[in-house]
Amino acid sequence: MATATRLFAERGYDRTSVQEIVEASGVTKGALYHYFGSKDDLLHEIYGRLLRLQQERLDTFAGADEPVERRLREAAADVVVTTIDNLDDAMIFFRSMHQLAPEKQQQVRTERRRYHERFRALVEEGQRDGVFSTATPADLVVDYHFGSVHHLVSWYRPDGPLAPQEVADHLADLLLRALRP
Amino acid sequence: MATATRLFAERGYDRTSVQEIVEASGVTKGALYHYFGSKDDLLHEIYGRLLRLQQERLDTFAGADEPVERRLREAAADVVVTTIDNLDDAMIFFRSMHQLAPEKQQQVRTERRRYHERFRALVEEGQRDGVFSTATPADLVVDYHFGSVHHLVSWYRPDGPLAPQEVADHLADLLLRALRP
Amino acid sequence: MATATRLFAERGYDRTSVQEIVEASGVTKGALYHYFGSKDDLLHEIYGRLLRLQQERLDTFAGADEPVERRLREAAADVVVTTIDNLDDAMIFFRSMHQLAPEKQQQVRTERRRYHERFRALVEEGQRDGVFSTATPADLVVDYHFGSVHHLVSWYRPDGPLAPQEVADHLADLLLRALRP
Amino acid sequence: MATATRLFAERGYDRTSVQEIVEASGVTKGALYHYFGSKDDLLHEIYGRLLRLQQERLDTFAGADEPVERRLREAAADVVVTTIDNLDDAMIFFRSMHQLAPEKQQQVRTERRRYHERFRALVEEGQRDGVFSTATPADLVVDYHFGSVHHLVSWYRPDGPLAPQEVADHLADLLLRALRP
DNA sequence: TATGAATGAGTTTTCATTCAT
DNA sequence: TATGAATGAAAACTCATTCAT
Repeated sequence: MATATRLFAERGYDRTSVQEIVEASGVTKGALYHYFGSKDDLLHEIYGRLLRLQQERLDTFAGADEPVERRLREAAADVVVTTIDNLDDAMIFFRSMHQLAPEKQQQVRTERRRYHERFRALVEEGQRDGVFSTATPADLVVDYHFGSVHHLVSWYRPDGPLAPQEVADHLADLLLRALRP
Repeated sequence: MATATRLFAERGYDRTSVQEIVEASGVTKGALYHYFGSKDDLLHEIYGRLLRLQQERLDTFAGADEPVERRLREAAADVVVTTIDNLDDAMIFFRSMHQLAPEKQQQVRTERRRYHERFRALVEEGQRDGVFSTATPADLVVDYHFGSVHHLVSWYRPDGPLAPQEVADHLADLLLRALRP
Repeated sequence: MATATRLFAERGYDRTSVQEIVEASGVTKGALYHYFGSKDDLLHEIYGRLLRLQQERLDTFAGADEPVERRLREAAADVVVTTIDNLDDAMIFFRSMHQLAPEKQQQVRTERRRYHERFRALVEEGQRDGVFSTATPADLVVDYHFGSVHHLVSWYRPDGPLAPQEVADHLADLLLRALRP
Repeated sequence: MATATRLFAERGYDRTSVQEIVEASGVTKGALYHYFGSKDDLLHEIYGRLLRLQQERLDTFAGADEPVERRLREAAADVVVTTIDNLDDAMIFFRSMHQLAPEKQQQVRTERRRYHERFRALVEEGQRDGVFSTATPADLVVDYHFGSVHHLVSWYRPDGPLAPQEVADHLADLLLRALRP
């Protein structure tokens, strides 16, 4: 899985052959197929790993006993840090999801939606409480933020000038500022 | 090109075979290769089309004789509308750019950077003039906004509740609100 | 024809496409096919050119009014010089003859045999006259010499240490020495 | 390999498609590519087989404990017999070597040179010892002889009048006679 | 006399997956 | 639990030649 992750991130899912994965990881083709039903399964596992991680963290942050602004800010920043910390997984996620078989794709989308909705609930809560502006529909606000998270894989470089937490703080800050009433 | 655009958007670049393109468009393989040197060229042409269009529009909006807030807002909204109006091109762009041959990819990236820089200059101008907050580096602001633009191809549906211009107004609004000092 | 000759010599007949020939020579495909019926025809023309040249020169040398040792020596040396002077043609001849269409190949072989026989006649004449050894059948003697001529294209380099005439003298000398009774 | 050898000899390397090889040998394309990395590899293997065989035999003959005339004569005759015995391999060698990929071609050429040099050393030894004429440079002598060996594939027919050993004796004889001081 | 777009069969190679061992 | 040889369909691309203009 580690090898597959690296290769998928480097050259893309379709551009990585099973042959290359087994060669790079020193196992045989038979062994790989003994543990994974298909190349698709490998991809699916990678998704599952990231999805579970992020869902879990979001649940923690969103359910904390703190004011909603703070909970949203922390959740918004955390997803940035987590994404950067798992940049390969994230890159594969954002670039190769549509290469998954339809039924698995549907499943991932469903889990993704749950994640989106938990996040949206936070925004709506703040809007109801009057601490966030209602100028923009909550759905759009969430897509706005996640757009910037997905975009990280296109520009963030570990050796760049900004540490993950700095980027996270800036992006969360932008979100919160945009939501000021 | 129209057929290729549609198919690339539908199933992805790697998943679309030249055979499928020629069958769907009613030309022969030989004819296609008479006009395009490679499958890659086809992709490159699609990129060129979108890049030229967006660069041109940005230049117009950014160079207008208006206050910087207004110029940024209009540019930010326009790229949203243009992206939605060319959703297939945009989807191909954001999903398949890394499948382009290295040298062509570099070329696209260079043009893309020019675009990014023109946009950033607007933000910096507003920051210098004191109309935009300097809390966030301009670069990050631009990536924040373009994140949401790229993300459009993942969620925007022409038959959804929001018209392109509405989405554009909302997203530009979020940007401008985030930049309030 | 000049371009085709160069390209065929450089990369071989099968490896040279008609497209490359027309591009390198600045004519169009239509024009080429206006003057040559097929790619094969081009090759055949190149052969004809060399065959006619060599046959003509052999006839001159073999028919001269001189002792047979001298006529053979001069003919043997001349074919070496002529081959070196037309190294591209010769290379194509020796390497690509079997890529010619069967009927044309037969025709070339027939002309080649005539050439071989004229040369053999010289050897036989000398053997009858007692100036050449009869230890080796004349046919084999001719093949021995032409082997070394064909081989020139594999090792002779115009910028090497030996001038064409020097090589020719050495090879003719070897032949004549081998034929000493 | 046997099928490929036959087909390459019959119609040339470029004229033989992988499809034809697998059909004629009753294996699948996938199986062929499981064992050979490319069509080129197949050719390279054929070369290697012949090169190893001839180098080994030359080493044996040249290193024998006999007078140099005898060692040269036997080596010269043996390469003829070996070439005739492996006429398909030899034909492919002499006709298709330049169709090999550049790096592999270089490798073959290097091994070929080693062979040439061992042979030349014999000639030089005889020249130093005064048993061979020094009229012709040893290099040229070697090329003279190998020309006739290469040429065998152009004229020798197993059903012709001369047995391999007879041809070998005649050609070795011609060489030795040419070298008489 | 010349153009160059178009053809369609052909090329080599790759690939995910299977299965006897 | 693991091997690795084998499959067969599909991939991108090439090519000599034709033909309407």
